[in-house]
Amino acid sequence: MDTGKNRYIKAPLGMKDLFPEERVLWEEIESVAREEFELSGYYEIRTPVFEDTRLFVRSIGETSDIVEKEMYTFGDTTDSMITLRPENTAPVMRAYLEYELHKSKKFQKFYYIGPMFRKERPQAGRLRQFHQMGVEAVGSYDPLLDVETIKVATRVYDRLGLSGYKVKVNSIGCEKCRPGFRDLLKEELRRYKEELCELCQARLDRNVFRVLDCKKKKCREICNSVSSIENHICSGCQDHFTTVKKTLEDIHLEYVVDQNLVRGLDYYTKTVYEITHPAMGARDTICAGGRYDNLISDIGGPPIGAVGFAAGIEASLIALLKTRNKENQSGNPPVVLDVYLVSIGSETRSYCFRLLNNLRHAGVSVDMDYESRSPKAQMRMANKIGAKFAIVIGSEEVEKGVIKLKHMQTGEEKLTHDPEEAIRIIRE
RNA sequence: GUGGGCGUAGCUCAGUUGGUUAGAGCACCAGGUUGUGGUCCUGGGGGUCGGGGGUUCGAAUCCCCUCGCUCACCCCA
Repeated sequence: MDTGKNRYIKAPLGMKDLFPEERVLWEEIESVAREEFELSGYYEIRTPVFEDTRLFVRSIGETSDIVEKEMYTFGDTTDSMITLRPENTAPVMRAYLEYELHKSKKFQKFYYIGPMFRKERPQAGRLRQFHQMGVEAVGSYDPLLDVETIKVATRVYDRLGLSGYKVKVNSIGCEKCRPGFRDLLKEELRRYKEELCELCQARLDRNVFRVLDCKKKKCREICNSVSSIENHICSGCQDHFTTVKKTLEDIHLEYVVDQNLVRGLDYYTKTVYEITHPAMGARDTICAGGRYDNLISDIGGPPIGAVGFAAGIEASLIALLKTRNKENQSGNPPVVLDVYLVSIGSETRSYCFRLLNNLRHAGVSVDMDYESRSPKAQMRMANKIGAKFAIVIGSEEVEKGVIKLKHMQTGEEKLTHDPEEAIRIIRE
């Protein structure tokens, strides 16, 4: 283990630390998201980071890459296996069913923010521990909800000041019409089998729909010449999709229909959507979601419709940073202390520590030196951390019982005997 | 799992026909007022040149292996 850049233990591959400076933007994103989610009537649910492995196998699909090779699965003390959640839709539905909400409060709107885990090779905006924020509207088939969730996502981005994102929507049909289209697509694409890339030839059998979003030019051309799903979904799905599109237009939400938009997770039905941003790397999705009317029954519940999305926080952050740099904006300033307490001479330190705690008790944010540094060094620190005031206490001040306040920006110094007065000055 | 690129100070990086004690900027620390910051000046600490092996009189530099990071593929937020 001593072969790395240094000999210290490092964070596991694809896991990142978040230091105070970076946390500022994270908190902005999270708080804006919370506000917008709650503004639309979604309530936070916190589920465990571990779930019974079977939950993901049944919901995401046994043959999906996520289940086959990307899950962190462990045995625990019982004979069941548990898995670090690779996504949070299934856990939320699990909780919904576990408490039998479909019997008491069938229609529910949830949101969540938290870490997810997938054991894949990390790359731009994609980590092994990553974070998602998302909403789930459970218990209704209403297409208005499909639109509402999209709108919630764009509201979050708009309020964060993110520009340049693009909303793509599509309908992938339901359990009635999708199998028929799948067979048709397979049949049509087979005719071009030799011309498809090696990967797509494999996808032909594994998951035909994936051929539709292949990046290779040749494959794209072939896909464009093949029957489009729009004309092959059932009338119910057609109606649903038409309402979705019309409603998007009603509320002036800009979008494009992308016939080649498919989703990787098995549980999606009807509406699927994606928000992309060019600041990302090769994978430009920052938010993705759709309707999943079969998921709840897949995991053993009654047939209940639901729709939702998950937005990648790291991905959104990258997009946001790019946007803001362009506009020459910096993030919010870090935490700023009201006061840095400069103590001169070791004999004043206990006096200063009492003063420090009195100030904190009064709600003044304050810190002091714990390294026995010189007054000059302490002043430098006061300046570096951007404290509004320095309070300078030496033996002279202790003897006279005064507090010496220095305003860091003006350099003006004030003396007072009255601690209340000092607090007033600081609060001005 | 596969492929490309890259590993020199805490950070960003110079350092290629292989040649003395490996550099800069920033950051950090100290001094320039034995009790006062920001600018400025001076000085300082800090590097097994990712690690191991090989070639050579001599390797940060060339070769092999290895580890790590990164981007991309698969897949996905």
